[in-house]
Amino acid sequence: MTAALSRSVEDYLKAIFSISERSGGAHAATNEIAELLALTPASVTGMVKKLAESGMLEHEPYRGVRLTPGGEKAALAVVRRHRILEAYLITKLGYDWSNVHDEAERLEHAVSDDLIERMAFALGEPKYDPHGAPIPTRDGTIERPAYVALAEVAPGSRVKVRQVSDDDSERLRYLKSIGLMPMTEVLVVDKQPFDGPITIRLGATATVDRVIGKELAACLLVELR
Amino acid sequence: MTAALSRSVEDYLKAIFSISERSGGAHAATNEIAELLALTPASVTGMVKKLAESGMLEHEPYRGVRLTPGGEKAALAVVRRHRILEAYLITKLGYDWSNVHDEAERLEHAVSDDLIERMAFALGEPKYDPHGAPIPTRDGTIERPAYVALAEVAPGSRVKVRQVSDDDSERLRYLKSIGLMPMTEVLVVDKQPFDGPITIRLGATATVDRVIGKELAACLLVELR
DNA sequence: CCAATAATTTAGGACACACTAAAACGAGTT
DNA sequence: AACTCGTTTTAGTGTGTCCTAAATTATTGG
Repeated sequence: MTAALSRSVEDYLKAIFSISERSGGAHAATNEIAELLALTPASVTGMVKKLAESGMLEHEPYRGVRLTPGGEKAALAVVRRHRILEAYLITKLGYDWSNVHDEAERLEHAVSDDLIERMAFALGEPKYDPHGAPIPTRDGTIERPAYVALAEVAPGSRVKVRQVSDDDSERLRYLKSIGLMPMTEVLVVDKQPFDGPITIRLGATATVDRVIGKELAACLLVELR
Repeated sequence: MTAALSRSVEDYLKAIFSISERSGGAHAATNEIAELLALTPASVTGMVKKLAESGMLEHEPYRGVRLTPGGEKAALAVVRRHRILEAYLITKLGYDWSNVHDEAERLEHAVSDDLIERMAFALGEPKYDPHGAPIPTRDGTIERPAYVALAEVAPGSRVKVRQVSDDDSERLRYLKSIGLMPMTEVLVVDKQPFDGPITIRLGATATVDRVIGKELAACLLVELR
């Protein structure tokens, strides 16, 4: 197989992948990478140069970075490991929705592909992780569902929550406490302008409305119905 | 808790622990540590100096190294992680006796204590790992069974295999193939002098004798009966 | 079109951990 | 008591990854 990647390299690839996925395939900016990895931009420039030389990504100075097919494949392997781990830890070892992330984050760099496949098998080859994110396949393809951020949905829409960001355990705890999870049905009652709060009604029968802020609404991906 | 230890530091502590355990509490020589970790003695000297400064061990130059109580506790935590992992991977994920070691070796530095305790719980708080080695407790104590190497046993003795070294998958495969595993009953039929081969008879009923070499006999720990 | 601002890169260093080559040490033999 | 040999340590380097401070480039409001 391809030479083993260091922990740092894997983190960079995963970060770049997730940034360019969020932005729909655009270049990832040095700054964004630095913020996501909690490093200084200067450090990122250095590593990016190295990764560009090794063919994992293309770097247009001052413009940003994009993964090559090889780099994307490596990134997807890490993402697969992470998501299978989250699913396994929750399903088989009683981890909670809100605190698997950190454990998976460390383990994803240490587990072998063999172990991941055993976990995937034990889980019945899941297609989505517990936060609703699609799990890349063994051979490096990933489903790209056409979900929309709840923040973008027009008032009056009836939607179903499909995916939730997994990287902030506080947030996850809160979402769980109000019942906003994948598969929850939501009616968008009102949406204030200028990125204002959104009023939603949960489930089919609930009568109580909830108001959620923009930040929260941005990390909930929903399907229109 | 105590500041997290690096991967290298954990490896050193574990190595030193296992050397001084093998030798019954004696000092661990720089050379032995280097060989076990596949490093040069010079590198070991450097790291040992650092660990001595941080209070994990005592270093008498040119004489060797011994873990302090703090260092031993840290070492035992790593050993516990390793052994619980081996047990879990075999029991729950279908790993084989002969190839868990490497996987556990990498994971032991990445898993949290929380995860280890969940695994231990799922396994029913095992006291021994699949190779028969005692698992240190959460609070850092370890059983020290009075086992003897098969190589040391007098001819005519009837013994029971209790523990097998886990660090060579070839060897483990072979031992499994001839049925030499923890709990196997063995009659020592003959023992050639000058570290010569040992003839054994397996089980209570078997009639076929086996001849095994010194290296093999040295890594089988048995209980006299 | 230019200056201010924000993003990015360069330059120079630090830290952890490994290595090689050479010097220092200690123990057993003569 | 001196020599020899294996062990251990010192000295000097290299690699990977990060940092700060300063220089550079792109963008945008005037």
